[in-house]
Amino acid sequence: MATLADVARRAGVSTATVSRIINNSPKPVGEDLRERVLAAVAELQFVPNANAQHLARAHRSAVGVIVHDVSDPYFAEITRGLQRVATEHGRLVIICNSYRDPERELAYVDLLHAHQTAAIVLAGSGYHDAPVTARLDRKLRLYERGGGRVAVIGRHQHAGDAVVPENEHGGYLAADALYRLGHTTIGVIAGPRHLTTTTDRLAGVRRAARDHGHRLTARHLTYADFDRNGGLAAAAGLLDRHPRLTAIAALNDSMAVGALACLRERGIDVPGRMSVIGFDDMPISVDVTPPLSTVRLPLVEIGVRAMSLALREPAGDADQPRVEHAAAQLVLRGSTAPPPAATRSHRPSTGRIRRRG
Amino acid sequence: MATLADVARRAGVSTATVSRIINNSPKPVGEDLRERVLAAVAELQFVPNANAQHLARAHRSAVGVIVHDVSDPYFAEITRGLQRVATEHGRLVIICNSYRDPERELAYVDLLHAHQTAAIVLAGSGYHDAPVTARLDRKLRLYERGGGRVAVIGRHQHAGDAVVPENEHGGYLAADALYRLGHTTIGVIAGPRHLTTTTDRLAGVRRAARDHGHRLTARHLTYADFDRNGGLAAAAGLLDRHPRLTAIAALNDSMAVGALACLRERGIDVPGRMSVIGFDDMPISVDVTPPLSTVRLPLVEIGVRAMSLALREPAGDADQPRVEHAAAQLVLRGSTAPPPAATRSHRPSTGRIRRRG
DNA sequence: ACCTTCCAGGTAAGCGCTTTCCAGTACGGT
DNA sequence: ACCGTACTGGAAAGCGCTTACCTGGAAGGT
Repeated sequence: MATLADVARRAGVSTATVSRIINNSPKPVGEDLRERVLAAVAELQFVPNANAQHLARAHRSAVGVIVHDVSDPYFAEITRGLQRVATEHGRLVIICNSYRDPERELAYVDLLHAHQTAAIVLAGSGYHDAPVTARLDRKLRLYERGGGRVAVIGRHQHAGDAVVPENEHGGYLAADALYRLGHTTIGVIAGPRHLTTTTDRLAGVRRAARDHGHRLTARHLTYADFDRNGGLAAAAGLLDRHPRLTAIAALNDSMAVGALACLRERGIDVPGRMSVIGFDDMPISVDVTPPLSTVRLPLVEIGVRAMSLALREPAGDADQPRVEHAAAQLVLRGSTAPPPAATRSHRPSTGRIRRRG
Repeated sequence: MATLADVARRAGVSTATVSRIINNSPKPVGEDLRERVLAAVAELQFVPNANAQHLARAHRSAVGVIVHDVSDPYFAEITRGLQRVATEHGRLVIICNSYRDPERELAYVDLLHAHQTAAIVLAGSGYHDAPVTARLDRKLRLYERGGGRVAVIGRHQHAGDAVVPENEHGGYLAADALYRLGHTTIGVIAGPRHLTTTTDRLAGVRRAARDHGHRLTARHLTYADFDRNGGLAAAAGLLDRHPRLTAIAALNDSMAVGALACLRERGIDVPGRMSVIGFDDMPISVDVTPPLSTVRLPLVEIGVRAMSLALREPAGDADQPRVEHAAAQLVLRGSTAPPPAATRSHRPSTGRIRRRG
């Protein structure tokens, strides 16, 4: 591997000159030398050692992103937004998958810290686990004190700037839509119990139930893995325990797709006999049958905003992190309808989209 | 930011000792010192500077991955496989999205080279662009000469080990299945013209046509973006130009899903009036309606094998890169059937999966 | 003709770590 | 009591780059 010194020797100049030319520093360099050096760089196919560069200069360039799993459409979309902004700023993005393992998440924060990344974006639900949360928070603060920038997505409990999706409100919108259609008992497929996203969204569902004079009992609630197969299994369980259900709310679209698959297997018509509503509005939701009613989260935009926060100068008041909210929006498509024998006939507001100020 | 030296000072030892303890080097260190150092590390919340570490020691740790777009399910699956193996080896993965821009791809190779990654995995179609290909190849070779390992996915034309999906054969399988069902003129939605994946798969389709005594004319062929909306637009064009079409082969599943959407919009029954077959078997394919017939590529496995190659010692004979093939496999689901007025009645082999040795 | 100013280019001191080599001590053998 | 050995810990030389500071000489002023 050719080094700076090799290039310098070959061009018959000092390493300082080569460095200046390569980084086209403001310091002027004669045209003849510049040419000689550039020629030497080309001949030797010199590629500067980024580790050495980072060590020598103060400023950081790459940014780290920790998500649960990039191959999950939810994070894929967010990541797309993150990437876009990072690329605009000429930043390399390092993506880390925690696979929802808090320990791995902690390890990755250390890793990104160690790699002197300019910022860490932490996306994905927090955990109901006080010790872990505290440890994570401590690491994040330490990283910030060392000059790193932190932006979190959907985690109120941490240091750093945040963009938080309206999970509670979204949960409300989903359940409210179902009740308004005339459903009286709805089954809920929740995500893993220890995730804050689950409880946030669930809280909204509960509030809607109360508002409509209902109560969400344990029998109508199942916790499942936040993916398609989790939703499929959960729907099966719900149906077995409660054959008269007329609507299912899944707390994300992947699970809703699983529920749809279960219903299809059993020959239960959607939305004729059973309504299904999801959450997130991932891209594929329009292409399943029937197209999935859901609560849209502006996933790409969330990514864009989080990365923008992370790359912008920290707020003057460092102890007052910036918090931005991402609006949840009801999107009614084909998977929801009034219940089969709806006595109360509320006019279904099909296709209408309500936005919350 | 605390440094090694800070820790050493605080513990009253030399930096060498701290370094040994932190990396638990084979060199024995007294228990009392070890405790003092560990205490100092904790108090100072010391996080070693990874750049300095990499500079000081020879060996490389992270591996780089260049894909077109992680949020595309095709790459998401491959990436999942790559990640799994990398994680098993304790390697950090740096994911880079080229968004199918050759220049960006070149830039990323330099970047990963500069960052001294242990290996580069290049996934995704090559380009029909000789100068770009040559430049890329040169960079890759240079990187290899510097001790880096290279593994490519689906690019025969490059240095380094490779795992190549049977694109040509897969194209054959898809078209062959359609012809066997009795279709005589099939429309083909291809990906972008300048991608080798497109031409490879298309070659298979053409071969199947020939074998069945047909010819693929330009009228039945459309080039489109390799995504859902590309497929949707392409299907619309095909249908307009050729209303009597009874089957469409899309060269990836995303486009097939788009075609399905187009057909649904127009009220054309699938598979009653029109068969659709995709390519890749991405996870969502079972959940669209009707479930998509397709050609399966073992995406996760491809990722696993590519990363395994990249992490394994180079072959003894360095100039003879290892090449592994990934078998394409026909998967018939609900989106294919005989044409409406099939005169030649070949028994459809619904649900059957044929594997190629 | 001399001194100042300015500029291109070089010298060398790090950046934070690893690791080789060396020093000092304690021990055992004779 | 002396020497050899073993073993723990430290000193210091880099790893490949950046950059503050310095130098020599040309240009300009009086």
